[in-house]
Amino acid sequence: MKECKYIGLCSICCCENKPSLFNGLSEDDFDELHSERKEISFKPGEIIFKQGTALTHFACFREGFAKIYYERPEGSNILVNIVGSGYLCESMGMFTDNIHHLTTQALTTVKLCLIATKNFDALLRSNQEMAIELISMKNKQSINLTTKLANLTYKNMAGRVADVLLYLRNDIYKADEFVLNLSRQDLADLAAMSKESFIRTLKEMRDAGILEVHRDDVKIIKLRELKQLSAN
Amino acid sequence: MKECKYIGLCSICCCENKPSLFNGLSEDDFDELHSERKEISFKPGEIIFKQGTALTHFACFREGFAKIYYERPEGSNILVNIVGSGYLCESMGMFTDNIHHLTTQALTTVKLCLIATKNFDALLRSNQEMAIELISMKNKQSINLTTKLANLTYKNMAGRVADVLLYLRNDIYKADEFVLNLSRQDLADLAAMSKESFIRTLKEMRDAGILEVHRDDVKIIKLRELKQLSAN
DNA sequence: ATTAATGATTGACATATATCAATATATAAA
DNA sequence: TTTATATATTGATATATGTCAATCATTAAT
Repeated sequence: MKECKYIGLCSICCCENKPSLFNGLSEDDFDELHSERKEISFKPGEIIFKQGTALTHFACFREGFAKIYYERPEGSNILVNIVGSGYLCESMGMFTDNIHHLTTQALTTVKLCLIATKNFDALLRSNQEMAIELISMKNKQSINLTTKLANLTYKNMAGRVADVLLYLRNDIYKADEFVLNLSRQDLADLAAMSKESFIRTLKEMRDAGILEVHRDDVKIIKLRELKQLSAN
Repeated sequence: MKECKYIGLCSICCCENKPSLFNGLSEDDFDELHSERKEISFKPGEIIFKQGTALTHFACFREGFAKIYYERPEGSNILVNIVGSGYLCESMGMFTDNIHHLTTQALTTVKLCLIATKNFDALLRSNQEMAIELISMKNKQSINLTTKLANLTYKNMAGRVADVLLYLRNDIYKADEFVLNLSRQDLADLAAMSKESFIRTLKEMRDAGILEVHRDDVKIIKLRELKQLSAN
């Protein structure tokens, strides 16, 4: 890793998890943004952004994991994704209605920086590279949402549970063996099913020797078969 | 309507359905874009953009309706939305992988303008207003996708059918009585269910006096009850 | 150590929804 | 007009999934 004057301060630096959004910024612009930030720490379970409230700052994740979910009026949630270091969170409110459209809640201890949207607005207006990077980011998110929509509405339970496990393996824990920091209800919300059904399907996979599961410890044994289930 | 030199030429003019995206453009920039456009006409059933192919142009809808859907490997489709005059279509490929991630197919005769993405790129880089408008557009689409995801995964059939009818009433035909230019399969794809189930649920609503339906003619009689069904 | 509280697991059961097959209706072709 | 073709509708049936209640495991509190 190259030497960096921001080290230890914040993830919006020149280091590993710098969001690509900041790539095109001049050093002056970046320093300005950096100096305006507020570093905050959240404990597990704490709400970072609440759906329906005003969007005044966006969050830039430094450490830890959070879940992002849509709260339905009837109480059931749909868990949209799990996010960690490098993620930029604005809950789709930017340049629309300045309202958070999703709730973000800490799963582990979370450290992040808050940057006022008004600081960001000004910068965005003077910096085309950043605007284009943001459009790119938004389009990628839309592509994800669309495939999620198709998978959740058309796949059977086994396929949806397999998708959740593959998502955790590939995108979150990046290993075949991991310790969950999500409840069974969270996992069910991610697969759009009841927690009982999720547990039952998980058990079937365990019985088939595809996984080892004990409470929060998960180990994927037969990746090929898991992928097979995901593909139907 | 104010006088306009573009009248009769193309929807990306100063008239009614000018996409908000073009609001911030200078007259010179706009004329440039306008002169580079290609006006094309499609017949009902024709594919305008095919999922998986290269994104070289984006489309600006002038007249008629098209359906936009995601094609699943197994053959089932999920119909994302119906679009008409003023809609700007780039299938989420812009600034990502330059691939169409959705298929767009004409439902009626469709007239639209094609604008090369490279012309657009250059303009976007020099025009902050347009970039911000595009981000706004993208965020609105994401909000839509998220509520659709929640509704399609958690509502029962009656609720989903009611949602489809309300969508057609409010956003597409803008009237309580309309003639569909969608097949029953299309409607089912919009509600994420089988066409038989859609037909049966529709029949129940007809029997309950909420609607009058005969083939493609639909009339909403009891709007209040339809909204009630949508809310569960 | 005992109790309480929370989340996970299992079982029994009801039901919403898909599937398959048959028929009807409308549209196009001859 | 008659036939062919596509789409819509209805019916019977199977099954995937949710719901409710009971039990178990784990952690926190006293």
